[in-house]
Formats: sequence, structure tokens, C-alpha cells
Amino acid sequence: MSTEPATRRGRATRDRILAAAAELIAANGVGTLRLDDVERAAGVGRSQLYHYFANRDDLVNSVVQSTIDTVLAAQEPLLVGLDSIEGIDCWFDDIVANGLRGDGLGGCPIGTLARQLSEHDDVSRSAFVEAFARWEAPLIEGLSRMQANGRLNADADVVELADLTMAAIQGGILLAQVRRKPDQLRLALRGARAALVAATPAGISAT
Amino acid sequence: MSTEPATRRGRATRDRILAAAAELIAANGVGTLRLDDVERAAGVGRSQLYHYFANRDDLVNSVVQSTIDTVLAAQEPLLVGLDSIEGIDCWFDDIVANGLRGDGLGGCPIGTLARQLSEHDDVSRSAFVEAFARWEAPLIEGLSRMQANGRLNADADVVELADLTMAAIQGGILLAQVRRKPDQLRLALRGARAALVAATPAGISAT
DNA sequence: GGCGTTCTGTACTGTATAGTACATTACGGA
DNA sequence: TCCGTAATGTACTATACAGTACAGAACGCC
Repeated sequence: MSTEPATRRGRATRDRILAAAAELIAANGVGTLRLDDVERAAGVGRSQLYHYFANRDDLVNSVVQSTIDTVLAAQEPLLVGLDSIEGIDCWFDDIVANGLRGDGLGGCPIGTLARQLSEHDDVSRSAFVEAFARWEAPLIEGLSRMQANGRLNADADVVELADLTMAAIQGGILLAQVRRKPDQLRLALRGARAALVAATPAGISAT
Repeated sequence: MSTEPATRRGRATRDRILAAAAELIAANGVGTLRLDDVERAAGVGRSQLYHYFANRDDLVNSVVQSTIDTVLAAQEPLLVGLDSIEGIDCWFDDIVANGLRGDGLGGCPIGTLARQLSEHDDVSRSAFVEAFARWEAPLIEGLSRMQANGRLNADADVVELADLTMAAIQGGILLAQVRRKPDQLRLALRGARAALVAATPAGISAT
């Protein structure tokens, strides 16, 4: 069974396993993750793995959860300012800057993992649904505030606008990764921005 | 080694294997594809598999290639009319209508497969890069024609517009699949449409 | 400092499944 | 009708890898 560590040392070991597994997954994907490699990378034995995690799936799920938490926590500061086009631009810039490594890889672990797992794994799929929702919520709130003070058309559907923004982010990362062209993400976000701007009273703005 | 069939019967067998494998992959993903299942589904023995395909990877790659060809061929008729907002709308409608099954699953095998494979498989990744390029080419041409006859602003970058459209499609399918909400794809396309319309002389149009 | 609990090392087992060997059957041309 | 080649059936091997067993070391508490 999966056991929470009871000592400082145990906690450190568990964290090391988690970090090593996360890195391997980020580098090579979930499917090819081997426990042998995790052990070597974390410098632990087989028995540790099964001391802290019930089985391979449990380990993967734990990585997923902690990854989601980390990513969302890192974004938190920016998420409160999503109540103006300028604030959203800042957020987009941050996503472009930090969402990908230079080679167009490594971006948004949430989307990357979701793409690999949600196919046939219903457990983690729902975890991603929740993660997306948590990520999207601040945007919906921000857009709602914009609507409240007249910076967004009254007839705009904020949820739909937020949804299409999320789609643009994920699609941009996907194309950037497959094509190895980080710029694709920036372009995708420009599309979402156009849709947002089109829903403002000003209507059009410079791209 | 992989051998091309030399007789009608052989061709039929190879096709059956390919079809069965494609269906299994579409249903359960690439990673969990077992040769035993392919055999049972196609009604063939192990020796047939290895008569027509070098190994498992070769089979998967063949499925990928034939899937790409099939999807692109099916879209062909619509791809010639992408030189007006109306034509693009038709294309979008078709993608929404045929790109997903009712439950938000099963759409665009290209993107779905790319998501699973391109992570760590460079061979098939480049196949997807090419497939995306082939798919995108007609859109780029259409937008260029629009630009030539003044229906698109002269300073618009047609490649960038096409890229962001592709990103919207893929992101929409991803969200639709993860959230099991087919509607997400439609919204994502609305975002791309807004970006396209913003690059037209008219500037704004009804959504 | 003794004792129970937590933690760790190593060696093993079991199994799923990709790949092989080889004999046998159907086909197709001369 | 015969012969070579393509196609097929079955039974086997190899192995990678998840999961287990169990003994021993480190730790924390009284």
C-alpha cells in the first residue's frame, strides 16, 4: 500500500522518487517509464518504491497530481490580473516565455500528460479535467469582471471565451512540440487574443 | 522483413491487419496495442503479421501512414474552397461534424496519434510534421488567393494565420476529448475565425 | 540503552508479450 | 499436372519489467 512517510528521511526519499519520476516522464513520456530507471535516477531500491507507492500507476498518478499543483501554484500570481486585455497579454507572454523550452519541447506538463493519459485512463482523465477547470477559473472570473465594468460586451459568453483560450494554449503547445517550433504557441495565442478583442466594445485593436 | 503482398489474397490479408490495428489503436491508443489482439481482430496468425510487417513498430508506422492518407483524402473536396470566409466556415463545420464522435472522442486521428507518438518517437514525429504541412497547405493557398484579390489585408501573414488555425483545431480536439465535450472544438474554431476575420478589410463580422 | 517501527538492500518470481522456427497448405504460371 | 513461391498455422523462445519476500539497518521514543 501507499504509505505516507513518517520521518524526515522518509519524506525526503519519497520526494526524491517523485522528482526523479517526474523528470523521466517529462523527458520520455509516461508509457516508457520504467521503475528500474526511477530507482537509478532517485538512488533508491525497489523496496522504497513499493513502500511509498502502491504500484506503478499510483506513482504515475502521484506525479501527475504534484505536477498539476506545481504548475498551478507557479502561475498563481499572474492569474489574479486577468481582468483586462493588458493583464491577459501579460499572462500570454508568461506562457510563451515559460511554457516551452527553447526547442519547443517541455511545455505545460498538464497538457502533455493529459494528451498521453486521458486516452484510456479515466482516473487521471478526470484529474486533468479538474486541473483545467482550476486553471481556467481565474480567467473566467477576470472576464466576468471585465464584463461587469463594461470592458467586455454584455452579450459575450465568458465561459466560451475562456474555453477557446484554453484550446488555443493547448493547441499551440501541441503544434510547437510536434513541429519543434516554439513560435507556434505565440501564434495560437494571437488567435485567442483576436477572439477576445472582438468581444470588447473597442472591437478591433492592433495585433 | 516487411513484404508487399504478391497476390490478391495476400493484399486482402495485409489490409485486414492494417484495418484491425487501426481500429484498435483508435479505440485504445498506441501504447496498449497488443499483437495478440490484432491477430484476433483481423483473424490472422502471428506468422502473417511478420510476413507483412517487419515488427510491431513497422505495423504502427504503417497504420499511421495509411491513417494520414485516409484523413487527408477525405478532406480533399473541401480543401479547394478555402479562399473565402464562407468556404472556411464550411470547412470548420465539416471538421466539427466529422472530427469528433458524439462523446467527444475519436476525432482527428492525426492529432490524436501525434499526441501519443511524437513525444519520443522521432520517426513518426516527422511523419506528422509532414501530414500537418500537407493539411495546412490548401489553407495557406486559399488565404493567399484571398490576399491576392483584396479579401484579406495585404499586411497579413497567411502562414501565421494558417498556423494559428491549425493550433485551434488541435487544441479544440484535445479539450473536447479530455472534457468529453464535443462543443469545445466548435468554440476553438470560433477563436481562429475571429483572428481570420480581424485580418480582413471588413474587420469585424457577426460570429 | 533497549525495543518497536520505519526504512532500505538484494535477490527472487511471475507474466505478458514481442519475436522465431518450421512445417504445411494454397496459389499461379509453364 | 507439376513445381516454385507466397501464404498460413502452431508451437515455441526470449526477455523486459512489474511486483514480492525477507532480512537487515537506521531511527525515534520511553
